[in-house]
Amino acid sequence: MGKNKNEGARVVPSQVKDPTLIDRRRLQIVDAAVHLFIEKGFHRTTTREIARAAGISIGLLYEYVASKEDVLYLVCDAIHAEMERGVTEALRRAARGRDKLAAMIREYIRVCDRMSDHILLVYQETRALPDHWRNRVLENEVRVTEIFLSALDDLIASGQLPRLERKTKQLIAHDITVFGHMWTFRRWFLASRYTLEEYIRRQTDIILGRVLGEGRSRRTKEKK
Amino acid sequence: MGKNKNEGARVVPSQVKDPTLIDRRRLQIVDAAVHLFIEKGFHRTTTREIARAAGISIGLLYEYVASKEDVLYLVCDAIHAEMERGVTEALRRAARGRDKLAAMIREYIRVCDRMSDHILLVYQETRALPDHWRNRVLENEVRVTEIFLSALDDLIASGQLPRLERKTKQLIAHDITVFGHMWTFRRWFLASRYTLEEYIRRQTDIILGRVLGEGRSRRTKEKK
DNA sequence: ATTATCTATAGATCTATAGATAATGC
DNA sequence: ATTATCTATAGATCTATAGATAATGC
Repeated sequence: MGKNKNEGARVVPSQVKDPTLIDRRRLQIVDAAVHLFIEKGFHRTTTREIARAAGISIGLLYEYVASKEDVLYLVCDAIHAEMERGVTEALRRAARGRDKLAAMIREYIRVCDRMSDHILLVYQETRALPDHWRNRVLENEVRVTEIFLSALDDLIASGQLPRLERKTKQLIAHDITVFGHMWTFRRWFLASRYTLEEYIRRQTDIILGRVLGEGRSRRTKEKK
Repeated sequence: MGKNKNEGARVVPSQVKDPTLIDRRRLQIVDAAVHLFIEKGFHRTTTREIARAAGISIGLLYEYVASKEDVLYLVCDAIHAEMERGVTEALRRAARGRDKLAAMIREYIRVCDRMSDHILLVYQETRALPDHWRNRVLENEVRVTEIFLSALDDLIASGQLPRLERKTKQLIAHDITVFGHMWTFRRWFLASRYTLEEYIRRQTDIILGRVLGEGRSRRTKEKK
């Protein structure tokens, strides 16, 4: 989590001067906080618990952040950095092979599956952030969707997808993003009824218009 | 909110005997709490604020609920009752006219639009509930989806939709549900770029396989 | 001499209840 | 006599900081 330099590191002020130290300590803090937040939620986790789990004193914690909300922001930021890395990598994997769009969706949803708890955390606790930070988090959220948008553009440019209105592409990109999240926030229902691969295949069929679309592919022919 | 008798009313214990009184007071409590929770979130709302906004003393509040979490459960329950009513009514409206599936989706998403803040609240605060109540809330959540599932079955029975595998129908029902929710939790992005009707039309096209499906309908022919 | 770290705690809340009072119905 | 309601507060936390101490680098 948060191995790469991310926005948060730069914008959250610290009393400590040494940047290397800031990175190292904040990594400890974020790692500790992520687990606690996932387990108990932001509000039920105390700053003392975070400090203890991070292996530092409560006093020191406040040299690296100015408030508990700072910790939450750092956590959200680290999660997004990891998501962005995961998705970028996933799309690279998907780039070889044909039926690229399907491969992209598959790799992406697999990333969501791995990061289930983290995605859920962002959904549930973003609202606890002060305005200016919530906005930053939402910007990061869009960035993932934009990765899909430009991937769609590539596919269209290379003739693998038909030309589409910009707004259509944009909405498809959001739908794909949300289908990944949905696997996490409806997990309690879906996971006991669909395997991950089955979920991926079926949702892909829907995006590709193979389910109710007039021209149905063989691959998804329905049994009665 | 919560005008109808709902589950919560029956399962949350109260010190007060008179059932009519319980209903009336809890209505006050829920109405007050809904607004506070939407505005400040569950954890940042105090029981005193709830009591004050409901026009009763803090002591009396605790005659009608045993804990702050009880209030949250009552709130979630009332929201679901309202959703269920809204959706059932919406589907009735959609039943006349043809292209029923599209009409259903439209009416449903319009309900979501009206109940935006409430839907968001359930998403964000469900986790604060104790286990047995979170489970109840999730059961209610499924109930909305099941309404779509049986509506889909009706359409298939009357030949307005092709026969579909059960799992396909189930997933479509969930997707429709989530597309409604998505309009609320991605509002910060979507609402400034799509009108409600535009969003509805485009998502309907995706569900119906009119966008990337091989047989594209005239209605959604794309401009370059 | 400066920077990083820790201990101890001030000060502010907040939930939930005990015990007193008012309203109701027989 | 019972039920509903209110006032006052016990008891438990929790965030954030002040002030003391240890480590570091010139």
